[in-house]
Amino acid sequence: MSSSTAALHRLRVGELADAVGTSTDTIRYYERAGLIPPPERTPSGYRSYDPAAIDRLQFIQGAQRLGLRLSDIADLLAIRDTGTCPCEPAEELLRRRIADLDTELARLTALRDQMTAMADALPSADCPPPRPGTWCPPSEGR
Amino acid sequence: MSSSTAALHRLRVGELADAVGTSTDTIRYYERAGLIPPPERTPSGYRSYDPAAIDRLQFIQGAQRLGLRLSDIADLLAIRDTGTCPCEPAEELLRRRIADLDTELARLTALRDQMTAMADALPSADCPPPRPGTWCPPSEGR
DNA sequence: GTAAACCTTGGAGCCGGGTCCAAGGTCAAG
DNA sequence: CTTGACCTTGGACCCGGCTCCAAGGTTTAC
Repeated sequence: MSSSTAALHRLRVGELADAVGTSTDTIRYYERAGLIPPPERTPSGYRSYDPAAIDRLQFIQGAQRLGLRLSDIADLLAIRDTGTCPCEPAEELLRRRIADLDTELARLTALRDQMTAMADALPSADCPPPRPGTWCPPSEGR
Repeated sequence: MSSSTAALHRLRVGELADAVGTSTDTIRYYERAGLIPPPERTPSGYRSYDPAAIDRLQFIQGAQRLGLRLSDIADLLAIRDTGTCPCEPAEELLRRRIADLDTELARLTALRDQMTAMADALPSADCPPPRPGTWCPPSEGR
């Protein structure tokens, strides 16, 4: 194993951004938000990332697609970084988020039904003269 | 018909807020946002609302519960206020929003499935040593 | 040697839908 | 007359997740 220059090649922030399809601004934002650790710097101050950062970012992106909030993801990463397997807390988080999702799904489904009923009723609803204060949707009451 | 003092009784902003279960701040916000017209003022400058404002606010609340954005609601109200029956544009809006909802529902359902699968897989997934860069969820790739 | 392309920083701005505040005016009850 | 509840204004602030900017330093390509 060659001693120094360990990794295949270190990435600058723009390369990292390109590698995962995001922007340098977003990466800096994640760093500020504590999602990724401050990377090493080149002598001139440039951020210099280990290629493993790609994994970390892809994990963040995956978790984001799963609907986790950045704060949740930060929690998971923090747990992982301590050396504890994050699976248990992750399951906790996931179960909670699934429950949230179910609530949301129920709400949206009800909404959809209502809106469809409304939209169907509209064309036939005989629209009274534009009397202020009256309107077609049977919004409140009966 | 009694000439003046027409309405049963005019409402002050706090009364209006109480009547529909919101805050005076929200009502002022709606006014700024163009959802409700600037009301008459008492000689001392207090807002003085026609009771019809209750209908308008309840309509706004109903439309909001239906998932319309304030800007959409403003459009509807603006159309209505010109004397044109808003049913057609309303149907347009509704159909569009329903399509949006369907998209969102599909997304969330897929998400739910994925998250459930993940959560179910977690407890059995044998967690490898806390090697940085690795993690349980089969997020990317296979 | 010089220009282009990269990097650095901190801070502001954006979306939506409000919420909160301070300083001051007004009104009704006792 | 005083107290307290209400009202006025405009502006700042909040959440989340970025995005954009300006002014300056560095590295790379020709």
